[in-house]
Amino acid sequence: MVAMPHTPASAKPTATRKDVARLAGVSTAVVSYVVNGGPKRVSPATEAKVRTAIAALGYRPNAAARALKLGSSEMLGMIVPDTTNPFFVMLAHAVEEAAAERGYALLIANSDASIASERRHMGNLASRRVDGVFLSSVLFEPDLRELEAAEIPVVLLNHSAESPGFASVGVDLQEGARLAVEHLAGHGHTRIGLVMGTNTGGGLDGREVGWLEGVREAGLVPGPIIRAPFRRPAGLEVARELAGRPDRPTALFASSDILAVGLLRGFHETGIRVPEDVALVSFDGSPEAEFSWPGLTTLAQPIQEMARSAVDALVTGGSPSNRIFPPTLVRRASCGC
Amino acid sequence: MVAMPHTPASAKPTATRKDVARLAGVSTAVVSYVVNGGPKRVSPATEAKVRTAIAALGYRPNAAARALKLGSSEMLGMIVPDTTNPFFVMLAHAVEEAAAERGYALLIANSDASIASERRHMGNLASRRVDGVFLSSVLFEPDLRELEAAEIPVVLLNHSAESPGFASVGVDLQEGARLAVEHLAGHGHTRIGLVMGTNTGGGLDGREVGWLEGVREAGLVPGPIIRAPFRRPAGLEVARELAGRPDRPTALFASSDILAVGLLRGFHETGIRVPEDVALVSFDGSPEAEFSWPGLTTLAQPIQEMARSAVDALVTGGSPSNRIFPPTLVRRASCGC
DNA sequence: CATCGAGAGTTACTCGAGTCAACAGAATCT
DNA sequence: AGATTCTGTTGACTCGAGTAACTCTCGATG
Repeated sequence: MVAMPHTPASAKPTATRKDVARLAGVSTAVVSYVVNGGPKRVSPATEAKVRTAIAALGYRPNAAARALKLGSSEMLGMIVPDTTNPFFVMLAHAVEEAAAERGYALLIANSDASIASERRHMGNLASRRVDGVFLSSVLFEPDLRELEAAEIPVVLLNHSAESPGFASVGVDLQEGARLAVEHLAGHGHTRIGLVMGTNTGGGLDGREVGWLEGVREAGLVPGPIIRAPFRRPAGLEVARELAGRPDRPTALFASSDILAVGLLRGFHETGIRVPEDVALVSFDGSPEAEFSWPGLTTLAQPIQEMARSAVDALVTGGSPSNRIFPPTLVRRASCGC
Repeated sequence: MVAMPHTPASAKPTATRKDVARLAGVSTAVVSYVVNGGPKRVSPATEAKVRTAIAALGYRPNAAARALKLGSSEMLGMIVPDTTNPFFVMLAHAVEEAAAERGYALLIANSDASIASERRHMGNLASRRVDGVFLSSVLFEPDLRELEAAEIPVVLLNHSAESPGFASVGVDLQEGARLAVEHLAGHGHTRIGLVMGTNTGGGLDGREVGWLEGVREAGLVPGPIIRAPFRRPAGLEVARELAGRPDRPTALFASSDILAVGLLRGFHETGIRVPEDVALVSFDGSPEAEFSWPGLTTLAQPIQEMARSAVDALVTGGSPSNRIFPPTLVRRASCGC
């Protein structure tokens, strides 16, 4: 350590509004007015002086002071259950972008599908006075006492059930699953199974309902339902198990791309061909579905629109609404197309 | 909208320290002392009274006020260039965990590999007075004026070149690449190509140096170098192009898992078998490498350790150091093992 | 000419929490 | 007993920015 070439000796400890005011020869109030296009008008001449001073000092308003006075941190929080799942990563990214467009920063917290951790993060967000929280809970009926006590608006994101009293944004799981089964039945399959990701919270997943609906509509008898956690290795296990079954279904609907990725891997290992021996349709529309081999036919969620809608729901307030978006079928090779 | 079952009529607008003090019958100072294990001792009896009042009111200290007084937001910022790349997602997740252990929240911003966006985010983080920033820049010599002006410490994360004056944490790209080539040469390959992700910033990537070193050590002539952006579709393009070449190399080192995933997909399409026709080793150690078919032999980065080290570098301060971690070779099927 | 009003600036208070100087009372020492 | 230390508590000031309420100037209107 010889020197600090990047830190000049003149250690100016961050300029404040007062410094700007002094340098520009005006009061602190006008500085605020200039910075915020404030509630009062400022003459062009003084505005110019202030702007020059701001530039000269490299002044930036202190967000903490602003937040204290305004009672708004201009931050939103988001709790995601699983950063291992690319779907949630995409969702978080889309929300971050939509929030940034409205001038909000996003504080992302990972609950790792643990209820304790989810609650801890909610407390943290509450004390940071975020202006709203996007919650992708692992629970069906999340415990929102912390946030309610702090009067922080919440939108349940990726929550497709109607939750009275709360805003929510989700995708039409049931219709998506129905579409998937319809498509597989259209390829001539008669034994269509379901690989269902298990959610911690209990409650019936719409995909299960839609799958059953699709099977019934096609006049078939329901294939087996296999339950497994929402993770790649779980899909792999399922495939291995399925490989040993004599009465293996000829088609599967997987409730998530990552489950399908695991399945694919397992089928490759055991020499079962996709789609020839087993056809596959999954859910989410992540890049992994596109680049796997064979490419996965999947029900893509309109992530950008969902994110935008969720951000709107938070920043514009209004009465809590439940928005459900339709997924769209993306045809690739895994279904036999 | 009939009613708001979750919001009782008694809208208590978030309790402050003063409310707690009043209810407990003490001064506001003791409340602070209790909350922070403050600089002064408090008798057990009063502490109990305060604790009761805190619980009764659901009091939470206002983070904005705290930040204003302390000059520290207890937040760290992180700028990642590409949330499409699972490596950065894992890194961000690991950093978030390590930061949380130290009591810091993480503000994650996505620069989408754009310099303008990177700079905008740095300005934003500066005005939010984060206590430090992890920067995974797309640039070789990032422009840190904003952060320097605000006296915010930075650690260059995923930066393997020595940058005098800055703390940095990275992986030994060169040694990793050398290891990869050594391994491929050990399988008997003599024409070993390089698929190199292009970085916007210019400057020589250590993986290129290590690849060349490995080839030389094995007494071989260097195979072709193919450059492409760090994205899955780019890998796919490269594979298609390679498929048409008569002098195709028998082995490839790809500088990133996502490039290799694209390659794999392209080779499948064109009927080229991996590892029989082309052996493949890649870099990063993401889950996609594990679940692709065939599984990718890859140089796994010690992400947890890197994250921990980066957080330490920020919160403990000290003189800026350059920490380089060794990657480890994970053998799977794509190399021919 | 007196009065009003618009426009430009300034002063001073406020948000909620951290913490220091001051102080009261109890405990210890000489 | 008087002096000294220690313990527990409090009032008051501070951080930086937003803004209501006030002052001052100048021109227009009755």
